[in-house]
Amino acid sequence: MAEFYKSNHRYYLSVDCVVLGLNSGKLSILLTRRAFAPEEGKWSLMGGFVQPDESIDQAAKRVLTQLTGLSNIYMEQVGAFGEVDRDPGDRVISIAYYALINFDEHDRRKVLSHNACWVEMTDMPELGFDHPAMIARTLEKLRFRFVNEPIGLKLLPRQFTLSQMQSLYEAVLGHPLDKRNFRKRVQEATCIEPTGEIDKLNSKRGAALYRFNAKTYERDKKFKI
Amino acid sequence: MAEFYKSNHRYYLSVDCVVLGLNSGKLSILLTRRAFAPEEGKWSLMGGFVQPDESIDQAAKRVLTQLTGLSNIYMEQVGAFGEVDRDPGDRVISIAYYALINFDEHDRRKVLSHNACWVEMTDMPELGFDHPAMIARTLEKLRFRFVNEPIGLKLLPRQFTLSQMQSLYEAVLGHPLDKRNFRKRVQEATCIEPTGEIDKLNSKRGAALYRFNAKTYERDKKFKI
DNA sequence: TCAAAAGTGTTCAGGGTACACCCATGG
DNA sequence: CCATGGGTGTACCCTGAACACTTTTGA
Repeated sequence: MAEFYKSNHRYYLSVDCVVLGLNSGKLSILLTRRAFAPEEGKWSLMGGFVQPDESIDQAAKRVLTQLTGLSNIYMEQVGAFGEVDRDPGDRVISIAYYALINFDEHDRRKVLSHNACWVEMTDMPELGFDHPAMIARTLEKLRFRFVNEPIGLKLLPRQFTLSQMQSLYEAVLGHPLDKRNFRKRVQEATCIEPTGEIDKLNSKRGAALYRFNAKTYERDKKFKI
Repeated sequence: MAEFYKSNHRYYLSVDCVVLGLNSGKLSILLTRRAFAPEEGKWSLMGGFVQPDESIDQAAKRVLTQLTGLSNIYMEQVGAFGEVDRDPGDRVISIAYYALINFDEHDRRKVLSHNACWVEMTDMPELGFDHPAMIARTLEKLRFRFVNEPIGLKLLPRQFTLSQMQSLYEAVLGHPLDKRNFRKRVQEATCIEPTGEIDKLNSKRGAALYRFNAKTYERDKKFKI
């Protein structure tokens, strides 16, 4: 069946992951310094080759689970990158994904053992391949989704203060937000509810802690920052 | 160099194109009835295999040029589709693109010779593979872009009436628009200018013809429907 | 007592939406 | 003369943006 397929070329196929997390309140990305050619010594995104028994989505999830120890990671496809010479080693087509990681819950030893480390987004080193374009397209998508869907909360701890949330939004959107307007929007988003607890670590006065209620979100679908 | 790549599998790689055009004022899609397995007899999108010397974008453009005789087609990547069993013939990863065609200028004989035909979007037959998902994602993207960028004009003739334009927007957005509000927005979009000519074919009174001015758009970047 | 972050309402302008009638002409 | 599509302006509402001071408490 499908004998004529055999007359066509086949290609290496990889996934590259733009892995984002909040490290000490700073939006950070998981990068690795390549230990071998091509692009040896340069920083790059975390990637892996697609295996025959897995879909491309599954390949991305596998890479992320191996790297962080987490399952159920929020991921979205960014797009396919297929310039002829994008990989100087050989022709490889890569599908980019972004992932939003709960930093507190991930396995730091796994990250280290993969030769990866967290780098603040504001302090990005030079990257190899077409990885800068993958990151740029990720941020475009994120900016849109962040204001329309509560996916930003995937980056925050289970309980978070509104200041933490606001500074995350400012980091992703790339500009400062008005505090009162921000809080007004959050109040209107019924899925973000106070836990009753107070965080005393980051301020003298203490700040109310909030959590995301997925059930309420499913019911109301109300979220707009 | 990159010897370790060789331990990995390689995959067939195709592009599938969601080709849209306005056939007699109706938003239509270019489909082909498959003459061979897999999915023989079913309708499907126009596609082709990626060649070793071309990027995935170039592959999509090549397929479209062969099919329509047009170069400089407006295309955008929709995304990669890579379920293991998405193609019952063999494992094929496909990158979907959409294309907006100026119906009047395309080569109908080429289309016919590729066994393709234009089908109204409101009258979509059952499609094979994961092509329905490709079309659905195309429409999501289109709805967003149509209101923020003047890409809808790629589908219209060089000169068009505001009624033609409005009915195109209604077809893509999936709901009726208010005529006065629509025309107000068009007037604010300086890049859409009257030609001074009158179309007498579609109405007794005659309707003013407009054209898109790319230079004005580059200057003002003003377009919001 | 003061530094540092938390918390809180109102006003205003502009954009979006709703809405109904006259016009020109071919048949 | 009438059916058909072309063309036009206004009122209201609501959302988004700007803006400053008080509270709490640890050091």
